[in-house]
Amino acid sequence: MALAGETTAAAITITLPDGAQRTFDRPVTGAELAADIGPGLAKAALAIRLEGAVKDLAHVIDADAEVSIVTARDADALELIRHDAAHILAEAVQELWPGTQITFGPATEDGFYYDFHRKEPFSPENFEQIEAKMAEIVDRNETITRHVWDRADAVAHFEKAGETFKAEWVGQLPDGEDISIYSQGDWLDLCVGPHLPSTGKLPKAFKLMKVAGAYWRGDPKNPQLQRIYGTAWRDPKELKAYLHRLEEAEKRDHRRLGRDMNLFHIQQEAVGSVFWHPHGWTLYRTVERYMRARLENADYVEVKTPQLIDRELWERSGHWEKFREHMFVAEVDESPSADMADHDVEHHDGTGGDNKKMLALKPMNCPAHVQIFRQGIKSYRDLPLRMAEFGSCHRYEPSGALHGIMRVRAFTQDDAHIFCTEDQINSESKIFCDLLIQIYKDFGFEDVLIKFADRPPVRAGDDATWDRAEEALRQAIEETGLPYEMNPGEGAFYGPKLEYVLRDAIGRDWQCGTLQVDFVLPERLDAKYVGEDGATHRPVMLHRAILGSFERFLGVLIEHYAGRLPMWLAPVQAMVATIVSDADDWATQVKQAAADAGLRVETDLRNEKINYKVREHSLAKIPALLVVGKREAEEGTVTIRRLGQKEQETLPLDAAIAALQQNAKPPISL
RNA sequence: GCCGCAAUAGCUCAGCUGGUAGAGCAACUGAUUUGUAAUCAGUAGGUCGGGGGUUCGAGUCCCUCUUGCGGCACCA
Repeated sequence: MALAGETTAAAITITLPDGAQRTFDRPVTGAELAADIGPGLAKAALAIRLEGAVKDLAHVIDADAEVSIVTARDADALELIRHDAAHILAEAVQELWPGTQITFGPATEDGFYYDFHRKEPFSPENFEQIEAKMAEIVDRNETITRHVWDRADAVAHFEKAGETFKAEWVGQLPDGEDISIYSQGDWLDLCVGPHLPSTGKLPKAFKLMKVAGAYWRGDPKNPQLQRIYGTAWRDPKELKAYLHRLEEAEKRDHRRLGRDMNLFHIQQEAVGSVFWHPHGWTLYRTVERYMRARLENADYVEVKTPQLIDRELWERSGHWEKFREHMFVAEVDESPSADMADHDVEHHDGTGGDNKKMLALKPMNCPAHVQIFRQGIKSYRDLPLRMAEFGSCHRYEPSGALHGIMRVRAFTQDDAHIFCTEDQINSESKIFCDLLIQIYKDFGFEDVLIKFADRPPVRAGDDATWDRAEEALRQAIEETGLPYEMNPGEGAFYGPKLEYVLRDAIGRDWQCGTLQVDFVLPERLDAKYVGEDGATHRPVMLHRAILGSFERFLGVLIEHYAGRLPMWLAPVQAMVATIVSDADDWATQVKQAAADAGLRVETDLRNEKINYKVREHSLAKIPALLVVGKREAEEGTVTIRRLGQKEQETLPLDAAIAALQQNAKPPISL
């Protein structure tokens, strides 16, 4: 190995992150480079980053390059650690249960998983045993080595080993791609890497979390595998912190808060539908009032359309064909029944029997809105027509999809359809984006992920129309200056769409808002208007929602704030709590005055200590506690204690109410 | 829908290898009139999710249905 500064004919120069350069007279591995820099680094080295890409420590650097050494402190280290943890999990499982097939096991955001195929189910009770075996493999410190195999050899190897999934996978790798095999001790797996140099480098800061089913290659038609999830960190302290974070996240779960705050419940006689309690419904109505105010401001008209609509309309709209399995249907027999016939003779039409009618609960509002649009003759002067509805929809969701109030079978969309000309798509989209961002901001969501979903492989409409629609939408989103990413091929079959995604407190992404361009439905349901030229034209429909559904959005909102809603949204904005019963009268007057001022306020006159009341109302997340004791009653004051703050402020009643009104002011007058 | 796990008092949970249910909080009653995150005492409350089976005996073991939870798939 050459010293820095020395040059030879075949020298390679490696530039380190600090700009320092090292020159070698022959290709070197990452490990050799680390050793050359220093023995401490050689020991800590886990991998290298070569021109930005993470590679094994054993990777040979054979040309001038920028290289850095990845150690545990590095951001990239976590992914390496987790990917190795997945492999070590797989080795442990195969050692414990020979005959189990390995398939696939990547690192994830907070950990890793590995999918196995085995007849007998794994259960969480096995975790301790598996973790012990994993620790054993770490202690063995097996060297991890990358090999490149011939494809046929690899297929033969995996078939011989009974690894049919692996064999299938290798067989389907694209031609020309290296068949990269990693071995650790006697165990090996097909994997692109990179990996740690040996199993002993895996910190003992991993934990298996859960076992779940997963389909091979994500397709329900394929066999189901058993997925074991785990988490892995740099050290036990990080692991502990992560587990603590999970506990904290659980505390803001909207299902738990919904019960604790007495907002709603769901019970088994109405699976997927919400029973809103008084406080929850107050929150709901506040959001609804706010939305109504925003829509009125934005020149929307509001409508209300039927829940039950004849199958015939759904057939015309195409929903019966595309959406049938998600629809609740009701069959009614309109012919008089035997015991009714006597009382109902006038309806007896004598046709004898088959008067069955099939109705469906609407899963969407759009066909109904077209019906309103079609009443009377529309002119180009009527466009754009923005038709909004807080539309109650029912969809038969698969049982496994249900989740609190975030994913239900009966929900209300803040739906609207903008009937416009093709030329208006751009401006309407832009206006909509602005409105949506404003509304999200009002609710405290600053970061919104926008996805542009363009034409799917199977679609309606010709390419020229798609070109125009996508271009109009793209221009609109670009003019807003908002960042967005592409979601290729994920558009609706009738048009491209923008998806607006919020991230909740537990890190889950929820798609709430949407904007979809639709050329198909106006055609199918024969919506038309008279243009400037006197001829009949088809309007374009923009389907759009901002909250998505009230149910889901309220769930997101509750989790986002961990129940501590901004005062304008809080179901109970203030609680008047007495210290002594002598203050009851004054407390009642305080409550009345606050209520007269438009505040949502309740009293707590119970014979309990103030400590008890403070605790209880704090846990109930009530933003303001108005404490009145003997002193306040005598002076005509109240003492305000705000949620989460120990400091108190005693004010004359008028001043206190004015202050609360200020805090409770909604973003737009409701 | 699929895989796994679970269901015991209003809530949170205990109940070991089968021997006819227990705690804390909440509720109710009484005492206490209290100054910023749980005052004290007492009382009541459960055909152990539904159905079936094994057993002398089932909360506990088996089957089945329902619902919930975590994933997968689906998705506002």
